[in-house]
Amino acid sequence: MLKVYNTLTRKTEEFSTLKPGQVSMYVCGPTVYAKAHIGHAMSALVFDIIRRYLEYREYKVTHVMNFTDVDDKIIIKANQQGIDPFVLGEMYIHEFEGHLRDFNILPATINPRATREMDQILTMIQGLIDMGFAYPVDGDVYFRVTKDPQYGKLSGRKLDDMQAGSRIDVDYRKEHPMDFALWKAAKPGEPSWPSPWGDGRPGWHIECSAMNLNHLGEQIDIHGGGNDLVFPHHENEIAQSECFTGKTFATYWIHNGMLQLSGEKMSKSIGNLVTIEEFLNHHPADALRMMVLNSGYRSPLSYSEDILAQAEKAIDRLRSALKPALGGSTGASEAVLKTLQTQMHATSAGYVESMDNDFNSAGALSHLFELVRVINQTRADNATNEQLSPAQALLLKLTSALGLSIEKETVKNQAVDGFVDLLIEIRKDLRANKMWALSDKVRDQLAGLGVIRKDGTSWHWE
RNA sequence: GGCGACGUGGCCAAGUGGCAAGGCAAGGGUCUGCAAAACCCUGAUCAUGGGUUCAAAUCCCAUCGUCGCCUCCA
Repeated sequence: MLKVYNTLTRKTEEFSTLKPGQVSMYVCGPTVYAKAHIGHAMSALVFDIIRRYLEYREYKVTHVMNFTDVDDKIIIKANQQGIDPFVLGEMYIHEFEGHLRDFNILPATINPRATREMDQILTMIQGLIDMGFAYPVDGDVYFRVTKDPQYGKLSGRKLDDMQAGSRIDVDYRKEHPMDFALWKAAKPGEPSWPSPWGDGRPGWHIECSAMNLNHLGEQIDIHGGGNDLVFPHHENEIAQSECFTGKTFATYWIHNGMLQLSGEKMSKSIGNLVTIEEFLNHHPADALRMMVLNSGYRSPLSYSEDILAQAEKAIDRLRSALKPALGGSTGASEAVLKTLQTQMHATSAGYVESMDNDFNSAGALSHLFELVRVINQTRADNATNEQLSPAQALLLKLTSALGLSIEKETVKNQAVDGFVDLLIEIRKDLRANKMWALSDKVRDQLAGLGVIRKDGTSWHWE
């Protein structure tokens, strides 16, 4: 029984879909005005892990992730660089999609963009005005928060509380300080679309409501994103969508914790960020995935070189179980094989039990490491490759369900491999003849070239 | 000021009422020509102080500390 923590109710609930066996999941993607940082990668990884597990549980998942490709920051940045804002957005979208591939993140079923949903956006705004949930002012259109009795239900805020604490410049054209823009009138030189209220562009929140309606329907199973989006973005999405349709919008609201660098949220505005590009230049993509897997997705995750190094070591540990049988193995005893069998069952069951508990990937990993240990014990007890392979296959299946790739790296160069094999063969002969100095020289220099020997004879690239 | 999350061995971290998973690091051992790998062994009264209970890391209250949101943010 899969259970999911729901931000809306602040409780872990049994997971039940609108349509049996199918999951509709919408995740807020980035606003494309700058290079993405590893906080964005973390969020994408979290929802990739969730999606993969839903698919492991044999749900058919329709996964939608949007790109916000029109917004103040994009326009400002494009103007600074003297290029078309759409070209700028396109560039960053292209780059981000490449990063997703690098991180082995499954592509979303649909990647809608704000600029391609204008009809639906205009229809929704008009509908909200007609029903009294919104009002136009000088070419802008605002949502009337006081008209929605449920407003604040996701973030647990009351309008009165927020009013008291708010000292930000109030736009006096708005009826209530918390009213938010559905449509913004265009300033000269800005990209705009025609509308009944004059040329303009959509507010930040309405695009997601419109894209949901357009691609997933009035009601969806899961809506996700970083927990910094809970208010105002998701709160406003709920208000718009539910006032428009009169139906519950998303059943489960799932939010990931923030990635932190030196004790603070990694963010574009603070400037304490590591871009995905920089990260990938120095680390394997799986290291970040391992960091994410090894902690609760709702907790803040602190990023440091040290923690990253631990994650890389942990992946090596998983890989160690895939090593082949020891040379000359004659077969493990019945008792040893029985233990391996037992562990395989325990791991399969423990894996599902952990992941069923709000995607507890850290717990699931612990079961994988237990399997690793028993596989390695079995190997040390003389098991043959045939005896090891079912357990290794299980390990591979479960790690790949988490999106990790622990299989040997694809061969870089077939021809070079032959020479490495030859050198290792020669080293074996040198050792047989106790020519230690030469054999150590071969070993050390191979290591210097990036060849890691797994044991006496097998090897792989660094 | 308001709302919320969190504080578990040197580090990362699971567990949320019944003798505290797992990974990294460290120390000891097996194996080995040495080394590496692998295997075995070693470690926590769960921020602090009260309370509820036969029983609490786990529930309640208080205190301290860290972080997020309240303005664009994954």
